[in-house]
Amino acid sequence: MSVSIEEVAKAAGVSTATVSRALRGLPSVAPTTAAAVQAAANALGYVPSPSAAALASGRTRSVGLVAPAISRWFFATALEGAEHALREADFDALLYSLPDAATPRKTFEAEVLARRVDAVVVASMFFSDAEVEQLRSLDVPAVFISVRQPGFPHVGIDDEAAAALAVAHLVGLGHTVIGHVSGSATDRNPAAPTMRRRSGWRQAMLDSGLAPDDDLDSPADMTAVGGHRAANALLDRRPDVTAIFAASDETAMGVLLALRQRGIEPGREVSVIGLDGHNLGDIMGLTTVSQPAYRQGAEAARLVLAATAGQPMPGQTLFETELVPRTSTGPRP
Amino acid sequence: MSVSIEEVAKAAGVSTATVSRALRGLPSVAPTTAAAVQAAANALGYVPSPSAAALASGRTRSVGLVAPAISRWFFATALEGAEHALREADFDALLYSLPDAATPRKTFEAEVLARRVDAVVVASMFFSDAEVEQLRSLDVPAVFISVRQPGFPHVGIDDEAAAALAVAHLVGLGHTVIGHVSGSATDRNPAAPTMRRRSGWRQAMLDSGLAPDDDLDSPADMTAVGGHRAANALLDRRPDVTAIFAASDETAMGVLLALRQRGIEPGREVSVIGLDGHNLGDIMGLTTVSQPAYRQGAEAARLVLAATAGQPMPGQTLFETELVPRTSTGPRP
DNA sequence: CGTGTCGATGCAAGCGCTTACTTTCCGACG
DNA sequence: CGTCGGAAAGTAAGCGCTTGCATCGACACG
Repeated sequence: MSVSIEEVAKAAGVSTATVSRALRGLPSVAPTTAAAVQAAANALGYVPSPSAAALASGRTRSVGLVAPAISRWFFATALEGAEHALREADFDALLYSLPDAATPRKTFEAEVLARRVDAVVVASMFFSDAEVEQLRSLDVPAVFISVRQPGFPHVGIDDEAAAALAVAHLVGLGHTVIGHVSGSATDRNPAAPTMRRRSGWRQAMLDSGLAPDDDLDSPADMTAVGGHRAANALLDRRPDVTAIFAASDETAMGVLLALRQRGIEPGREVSVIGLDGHNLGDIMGLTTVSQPAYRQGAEAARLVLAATAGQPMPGQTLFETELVPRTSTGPRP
Repeated sequence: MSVSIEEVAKAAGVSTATVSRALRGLPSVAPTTAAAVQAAANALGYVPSPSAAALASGRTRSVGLVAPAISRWFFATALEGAEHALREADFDALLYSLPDAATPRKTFEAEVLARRVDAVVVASMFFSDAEVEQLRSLDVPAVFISVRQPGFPHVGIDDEAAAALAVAHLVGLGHTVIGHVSGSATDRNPAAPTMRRRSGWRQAMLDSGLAPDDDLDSPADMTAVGGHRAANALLDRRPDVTAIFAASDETAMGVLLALRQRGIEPGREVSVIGLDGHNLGDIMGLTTVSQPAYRQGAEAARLVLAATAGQPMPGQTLFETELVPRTSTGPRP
């Protein structure tokens, strides 16, 4: 049905080997021959078979993109960046989205990626030892975005510094009782970005001579609903807070809601700052420390791509974060 | 390096043909043989090569997922649904995310999917004739989510009815001057969901004896920023509006912001209703007509899967929508 | 007891490429 | 003018499966 390399070879008057080499731009083909092959391929509408190429070469030219709940802003954006970077390099993106973390997630079966990807990009997740073992047994380059997985390269931000930036902003506004809506109580993995942000908050408080009291720290899952709940708990416990640093923008949005429901105006009576750079933050007037999610995804993809080409991967690639002041923060009343 | 079907065959004392058949659960294998093969495969840790299988069978067991800006709620959620449905059927999901609509999008090159997918799911987009032609030339089943592409099966909602539902809600609250923040002025494709929502608004207004004046219709791209801008234009033009129906939740959020910035309280002085069921709608108190994005994605995937198995696809699969009243709508002042 | 039937299995020919290894063809060099 | 060294191209052996067709028994039937 569809044209094969053989027909192109015939049309161009060369062997299939030469067609293969010419079309892939290998050096050992005379320019005139290459041009002729190209012309023949175009004329016939030739499209190489990835399966055949993969089988013959052992390389699939595709990479696995693993992420939980891709509907969450950070993951969606990072994936988009990764996908574009892959596309640019002429690689395919194989999507593997874990079931929502809400439902007890069945373990990631790295096996489904076996033999079908040349590399893997994992976005923010906690991997069990068994899962890591599986991933490793795939024997392909892998990089983790956001979460730090020992033994794997990491792309992300300096979460502690980002948290410190947020706290510094609040301190600069005169706040002294600064609450924190942190990562889920169930994910006490110190390598998790949320836990690093939490310790960043603690340290920054101490560095400013303030007290990061335990009851100022209110854990939430990283959703708006979770942030809402955590903020309510925090406000009940500590009515004296005048500022809240939420570990993500989505939780910060939940915090904003909780304040409004209590008739507290964000930015005047209580300041709120998030961390992410969520695209809806602007609309909600949410002050935040933004991180480049898209670029992190793209960079992760480029790294594994380079790794498949034999280049070594840097153990860590950090991106800068930036304070984006909006109306949800203001001077202490 | 990794074990092939041949080694399994040897270990099980059968031919590779039998191993192939046994592992795929084909009927013509004796149960005892099948069990022996399974055992041997497990013992050896055998994982079949998708490339080889694809090359030999002509079927890739993967489907292309095409969407613009996957970071937008509807697409991300629909993709997630599709991915899970595919995974369940043991198919791979090949992600193809178009560059953001903001940047002049380079045309979709269906060619990159040639020979590598058994089917395609396209989420809400406008395809040029050339692009449709390319897609068709792939010669695989394809279904469109959300947008109605002539000649292709469609999964979505009854956009006009959904819009009518929104308008009816507002009318029921006593509103008579109901504005509409509609789809982008540049996408005047009548098959686009936004355009159908727009005509749904017009018709519902007429049916209620109200006037869908042209200056009540304010076009926006489907983002929060676009909604913000469009709402401002609308409010300037028609200070008498007491209710606004936005074509998507993200635009509705922009509308909410515009109101707040003008000191107008949503739900009291001016009511706002969106359409989507965005997960942040709850947090923002946004009344909406919700649609099941996840299920639409999953259903689309199941449809093309069935189509690859030879089953005919229904031309249209519509999902129900539901009014979700929250605080952004209230009786006319 | 010969034969037809049918379920279970094996044989082997590909599927459409890549690539190690050869061959061919020239120009350069002694 | 014979040789040698490369660049350019060809040869052909796979890569690891799937599947049409052939084979082989076992069993039922006349």
